[in-house]
Amino acid sequence: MFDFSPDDKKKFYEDLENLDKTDSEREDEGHLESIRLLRGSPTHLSTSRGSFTGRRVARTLTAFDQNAHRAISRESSSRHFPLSLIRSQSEPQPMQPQISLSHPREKSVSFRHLGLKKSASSSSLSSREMAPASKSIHEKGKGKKRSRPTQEIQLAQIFQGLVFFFVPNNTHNNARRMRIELAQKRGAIWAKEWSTAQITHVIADKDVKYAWLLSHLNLTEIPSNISVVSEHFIPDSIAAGLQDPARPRYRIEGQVVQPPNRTAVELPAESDRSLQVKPAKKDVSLTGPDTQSTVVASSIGTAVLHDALNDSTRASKSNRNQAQYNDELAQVIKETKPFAHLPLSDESDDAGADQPDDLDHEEGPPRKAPRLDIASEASVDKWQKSFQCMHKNEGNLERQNPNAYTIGILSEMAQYYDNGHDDFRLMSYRRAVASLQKCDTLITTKDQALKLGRVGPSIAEKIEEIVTTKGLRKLENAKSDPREVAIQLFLRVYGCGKALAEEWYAKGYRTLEDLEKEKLTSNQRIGVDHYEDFNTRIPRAEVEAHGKVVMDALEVVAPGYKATIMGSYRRGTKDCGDIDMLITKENTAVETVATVVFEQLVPYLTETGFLVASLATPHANGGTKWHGASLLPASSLPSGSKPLWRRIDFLVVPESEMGAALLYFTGDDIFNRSMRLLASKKKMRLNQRGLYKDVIRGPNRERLTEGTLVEGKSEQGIFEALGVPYRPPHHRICG
DNA sequence: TTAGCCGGTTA
DNA sequence: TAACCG
DNA sequence: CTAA
Ligand SMILES: O=c1ccn([C@H]2C[C@H](O)[C@@H](COP(=O)(O)OP(=O)(O)OP(=O)(O)O)O2)c(=O)[nH]1
Ligand SMILES: [Mg+2]
Repeated sequence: MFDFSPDDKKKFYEDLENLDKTDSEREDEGHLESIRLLRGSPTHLSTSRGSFTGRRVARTLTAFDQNAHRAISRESSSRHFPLSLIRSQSEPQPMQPQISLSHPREKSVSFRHLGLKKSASSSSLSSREMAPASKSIHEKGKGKKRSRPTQEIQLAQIFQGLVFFFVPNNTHNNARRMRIELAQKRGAIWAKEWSTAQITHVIADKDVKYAWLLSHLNLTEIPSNISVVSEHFIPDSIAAGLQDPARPRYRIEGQVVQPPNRTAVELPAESDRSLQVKPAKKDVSLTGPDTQSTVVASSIGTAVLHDALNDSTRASKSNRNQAQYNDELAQVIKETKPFAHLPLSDESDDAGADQPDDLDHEEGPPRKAPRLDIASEASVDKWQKSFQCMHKNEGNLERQNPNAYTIGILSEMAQYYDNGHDDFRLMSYRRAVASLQKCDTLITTKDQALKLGRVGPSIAEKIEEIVTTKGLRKLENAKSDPREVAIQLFLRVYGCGKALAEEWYAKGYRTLEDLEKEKLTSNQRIGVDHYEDFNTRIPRAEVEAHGKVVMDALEVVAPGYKATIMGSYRRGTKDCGDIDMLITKENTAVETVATVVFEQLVPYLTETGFLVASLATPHANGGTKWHGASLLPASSLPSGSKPLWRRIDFLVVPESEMGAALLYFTGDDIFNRSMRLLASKKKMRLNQRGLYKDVIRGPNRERLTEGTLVEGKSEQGIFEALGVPYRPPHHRICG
């Protein structure tokens, strides 16, 4: 009765084996010398408060400036589908949608071991080993640290061969994350990108409306071979066997009821064209009108065939199952989140938060025409004001800020959104903190906070909570959530981002030592080995010392070359995350400067013992940057103290691009993004090399033409050309 | 309801 | 190409 | 999370 492909079967047994092993047994190779993470000398991990900067905010989406984008014109007809899921037909397609029966299985399934994560968007099912799902997740107060692995693998693979797409398709919400993980554990594949060809089910959150879903997916219609179901589908199926997607219970709001016999093959003409071939998705046409009826297994394993439109017979029973399941899920959630209220990312928690979540839709309604001729100063002024870069962002660096405590807490809070959760929120927190920083009166109430600007209802409330209760519940929750703690830990290893951190967590890793079981990339290796060093901020004076070493070396190796310390140092912060150096020489081509720097300076400093690791070396034609690590000579320090490994970056710049490079390399990142967005609103483009005009952009603000250079040499010139009053470096602290 | 910088390197 | 970094 |  089971329909396993050979691959699946093989994997199943591999998983079985893995699950029985203990961690130590599983260790692939006898990584002999266990790397000592804690060095002899006591270094402190100073998560410096005042000048908080998170890890770099994640790329795609980030919050900041207001939208002047209403002004930008757009193609409303744009239709983009991520192609990443498209695969060649030759690859095995593990799909047997309609027929899978649930295994007969234990009544009481353990939900404890979540965390297996199939790499869904990667094409092959069998690709990755599954981790030992042997760690219990949260054992708040309960004695059992480790559950018995063997009994936990008896999960019926009821979703085997099914490909789920969730809406929203992320794990920001704990309940949804739970559903996704549960589904995966039972054989489902989580499609991270939309793919008409592969996805079998769309699982929508209960509050998602059908119309919103369509626009979210950029579809006019859901292909008939894909079932749209509400979130209940997952728990129900787990509790009572694979459910019929057509049940009214799984209908989402605003969904039209499909007639029982529809022609199966119609695919959305438009959307699929770009996706060319697809492995003719399990002949939907062959299954005919019965496509939507499905075999449903009762909880004792007896299969019953139900007519799609007639599920009344089963109603009461599945309700019971449903209830039972809900209990189980509720329990999981409770175990996972000891403080179920105020979870780190709960959609219902925060004001107007993320129903639509992130996710780049294409466009909604067609935009109004641009109307921004740069000439019309008056009108320009208005919308421009909303950009951060238009304002003085003085740090209030010196004197003690009355809001220091609040700032500290909020900054800490922001850390937890760093990469892991919402990049939007992270940016908002940073901006709010910056607002507080330049405020010199103590903020105690919501209303005061709201007046600051860049502080909205949500953070305002938190500020009030902080000053009145001296704490922030949400932060305490995060801190006491082992998942958050572990993810945060991993995110701080250089070379580990959100994806890997979650993968590691899912594999049961909780400490840096656990990572020794993993094959790390060379950069990650360094990141782990020098975890503490890299996460320790660098006092200004030490930054200068590193800078001096480089400058002195240049004197020797390449006289006439000039090095300048950039980044947070140039902004005047009292400590820095790394050392950023710009290297240039007058009247000299970049290629020349680059050659000298990368083939002479770097090797020289490496021999000296100053440069101790290289993390990224120029690769592209005209590569201009080098990332690595440096170490001050012990002789230069007070005796007894050991130098720390520091992150150091070189950027090679020709004279003609000095202005843009200064601008870029001075930051901060939020300021830069603000400037760049402003540029794009003016049909221009700003990068580390210059400001360009007449840039043509496509649908997603995607750049279609390079544009022509306006200014690159003078930093001030760029401000002028953009119509932004010049801001000295210390006024560019926006986050 | 919507959008949120831009580019280079690694594997 | 996706993930990561600045 | 924020501002438009
Ligand atoms: O996403 C980013 C990251 C960095 N930068 C620029 C601005 C930043 O100032 C400079 C150097 O980056 P770094 O990560 O060193 O930031 P920093 O401002 O120097 O702060 P830190 O003290 O953490 O080094 O690169 C951006 O434009 N966008
Ligand atoms: Mg820096």
